[in-house]
Amino acid sequence: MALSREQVVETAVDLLRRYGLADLTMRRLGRELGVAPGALYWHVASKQELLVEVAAALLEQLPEPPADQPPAEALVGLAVALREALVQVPDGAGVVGLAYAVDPGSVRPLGSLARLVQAAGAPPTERDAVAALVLHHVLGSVAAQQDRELAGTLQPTSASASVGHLDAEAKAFEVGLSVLVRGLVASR
Amino acid sequence: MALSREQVVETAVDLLRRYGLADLTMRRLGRELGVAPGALYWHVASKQELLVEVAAALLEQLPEPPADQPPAEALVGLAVALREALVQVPDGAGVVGLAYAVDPGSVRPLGSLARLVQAAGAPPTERDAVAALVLHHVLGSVAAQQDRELAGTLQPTSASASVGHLDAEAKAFEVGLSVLVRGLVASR
DNA sequence: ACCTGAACACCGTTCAAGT
DNA sequence: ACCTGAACACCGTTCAAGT
Repeated sequence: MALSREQVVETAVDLLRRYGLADLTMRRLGRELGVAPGALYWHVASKQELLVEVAAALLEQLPEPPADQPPAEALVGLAVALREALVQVPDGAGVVGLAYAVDPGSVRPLGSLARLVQAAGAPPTERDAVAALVLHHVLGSVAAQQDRELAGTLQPTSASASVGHLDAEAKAFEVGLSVLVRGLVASR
Repeated sequence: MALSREQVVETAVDLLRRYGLADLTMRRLGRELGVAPGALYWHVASKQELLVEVAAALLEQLPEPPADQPPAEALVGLAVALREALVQVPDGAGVVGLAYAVDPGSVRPLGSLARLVQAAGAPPTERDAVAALVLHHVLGSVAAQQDRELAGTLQPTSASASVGHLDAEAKAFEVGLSVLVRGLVASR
């Protein structure tokens, strides 16, 4: 049976999850699917377009924030969930960052973030700017943690020390976020 | 005369400023310096190490914030100056982001940011987390603007529309920042 | 419609050998 | 000490030709 675009994207996600962005090459992807590299270009215009699809797939299975929470809490919850989802996948921040750059509209949670930001107290004029700030914080924090993990793999420190700064990065993320939320609530 | 490490870094910065990260290759850099690509590896361990030096060079000529301003204003001023400096150089966010990931200590303004964050009202425990948040916001905003500029180059819209969203990105950056500062001051 | 084979124009990095 | 030449092991993308 012929290859499908969905199959190409799914296998790309799989490759990313298992080996990271450096090993997600068109040639490797072709090998995995049993086709010549050129064949992929019938289903996908470029590697960039493929990566935007991959990012969308990563963001798809994100849990919607429960509607019964106070908005400030729900906002923190969504940001933390987003962060947690992305740290799981190697170079997750890089891939979503690229998609966000190429096509901001493709980063789905931005809409939910904006809604919660406004519900938490921001005037409509600040809505999107603050939502973008939250996303930048998520991507920055994930990138920092992932590249430090990578450094740890290459030059291994003790396991406990490694776990230590994972927690530290997650904790720092929430501290920064809470200061922002304070500002949001204060502007109400 | 023999090549020096400084010369290699300076020429790399020049190449970045003129043509962007995609054209800053070891081979191109060698050509520019009139040496074989392999020669560079006598002065620099890897491309990654070179890029960390390049990022440091970009951040060096950043103006120190004037000491007589109220800290909240100085913080905003420094963040805006940092943003402005980085949008000028193509892929500036990418290069500094990489350096920050590889070696956070190499990103000099982080120290000044942290100092101002604390002076603006943050308790010492929140200091570094909020400084990191500010940096993430700067890098995210710069990356968003630069990749949208790139998209504009490839598929040109009207010049006025382009300028419009540059201003919009800078404006959104400051709005987000001001909400954060509000949270900082509120925690005093 | 979908894919292969082969090419084009590149990469970063290493390393024996030269000066 | 510093650099060349040449290689190794790759890239993304295109495109005539096949089925």
